Amino acid sequence: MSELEADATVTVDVVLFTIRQGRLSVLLVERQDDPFVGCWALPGGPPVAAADLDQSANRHLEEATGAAVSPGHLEQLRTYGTPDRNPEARQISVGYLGFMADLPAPVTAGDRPSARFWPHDDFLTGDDAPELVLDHRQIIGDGLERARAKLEYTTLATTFLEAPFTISDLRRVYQTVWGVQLEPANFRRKVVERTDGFVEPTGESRPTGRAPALLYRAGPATELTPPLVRPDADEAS
Amino acid sequence: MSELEADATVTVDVVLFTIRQGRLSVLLVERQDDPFVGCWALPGGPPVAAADLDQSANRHLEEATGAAVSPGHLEQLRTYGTPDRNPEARQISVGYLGFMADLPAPVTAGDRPSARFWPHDDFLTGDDAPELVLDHRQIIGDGLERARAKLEYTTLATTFLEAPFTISDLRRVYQTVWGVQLEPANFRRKVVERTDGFVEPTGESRPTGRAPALLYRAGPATELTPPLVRPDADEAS
DNA sequence: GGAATAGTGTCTATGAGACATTATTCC
DNA sequence: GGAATAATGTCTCATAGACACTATTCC
Repeated sequence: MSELEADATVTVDVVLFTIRQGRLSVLLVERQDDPFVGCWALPGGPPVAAADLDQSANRHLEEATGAAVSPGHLEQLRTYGTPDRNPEARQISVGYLGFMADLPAPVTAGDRPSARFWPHDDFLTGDDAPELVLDHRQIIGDGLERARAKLEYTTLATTFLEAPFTISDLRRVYQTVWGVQLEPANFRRKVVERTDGFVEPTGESRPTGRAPALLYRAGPATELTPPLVRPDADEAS
Repeated sequence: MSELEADATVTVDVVLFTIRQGRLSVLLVERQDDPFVGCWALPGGPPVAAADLDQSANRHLEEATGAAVSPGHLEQLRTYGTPDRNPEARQISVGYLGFMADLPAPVTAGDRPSARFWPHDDFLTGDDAPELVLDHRQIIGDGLERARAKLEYTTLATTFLEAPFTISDLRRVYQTVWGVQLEPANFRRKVVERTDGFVEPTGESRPTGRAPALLYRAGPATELTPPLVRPDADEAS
């Protein structure tokens, strides 16, 4: 065989989604050094010695935010290795995808002013969209698509929420990630009655400004069979 | 951060499935050199310079079989990077998953006596199961699980067949990969009537020893909505 | 009372699964 | 004729989706 590259540089990069103020948002870090100064990038870095790739992804998240974030779910997304994705050297990036509940305070605290959650729509269409490093915009797009698909056939939507939560909270997670409106009545039935172990009632209820809502926590189920099918997007909020 | 490993060794390894004589089989290569002499391994090797990872996977398949195989489908599976998966050095493997139609002749031809398809059941339970290198048995297991899932919601089962094929041929692909029996009547209806573009009739039919069967080729559809749901495995053949 | 949200009830259309039936071929 | 397979017909049950309705709270 022709020319081989056994010693490419490897990095682990994380797409961490959360929902802030009703908007799907992704954690980015402003580059202070390297090339790309001032550009924004996914949190990440080389594999940590004696740690597997999942652990390395977690470590880089802690590193980037001063341990302010801890994902409720983290999975491998895919690996990016186009020869010219980094013009300087062959670089292979193992992408990760994470979900977490919204934080009470911004991540941008104290000694880490460079990490923040960006609403996802902003850097699709916005004018003040940050400039992203390498193919990180592509990776985020792939992460979003995976997230949307996973909500269909897993119970992972609950990892966007802190327990206890209401069925409406859970429905709003679906609506935000999918960008659609869902019928409250049918959604409730699907989640509560037709899918054992998706959520379990706490017995409490929460005043919501209108009618009080029953509270739930995540159940033991991990898969949704049959799945919760995503309607054709109508791009509602 | 503590210790980082920027220069891990990278390889691309391929799980290539086909169906031979009614059995799901995977392509393996006998190691002639290195450590692991005499062990069997997935075909693969380092990324090819100036080629992306998909192309590298294809190149290693050609290399291993003298261009005898060409997958009808090839996709990235996942990346393996546990620190101790290769005791000699940190090695990160990007796994690929491929499907192809059965070959008329064995792969083991001429100057490549070291590559062959192994029936999958053999190295799960068999006594003459080959010894596999590193975590390749795990990678094959992950590939099988992915393959089973993909048949549910994509049209990729046709990539196990040469056109034209009968609906029974297609059903046997599902039965072999899933390890279950399917109701012929309902399967036919699902494939032919309820999923536009899965298969399209050629107009011909083939004598099968019994009643003649209508012939089809793969259609333009790539996804199955709603999916073809896999029954609980009863481990039939 | 009016508006908004939580939760329940009910109807319809679709499709999966079970199984019967007919047609065709080889023995 | 008998066995095996291809293809079609028919019935039932589960459920997604649409929508009406009641209950509760804040204004």
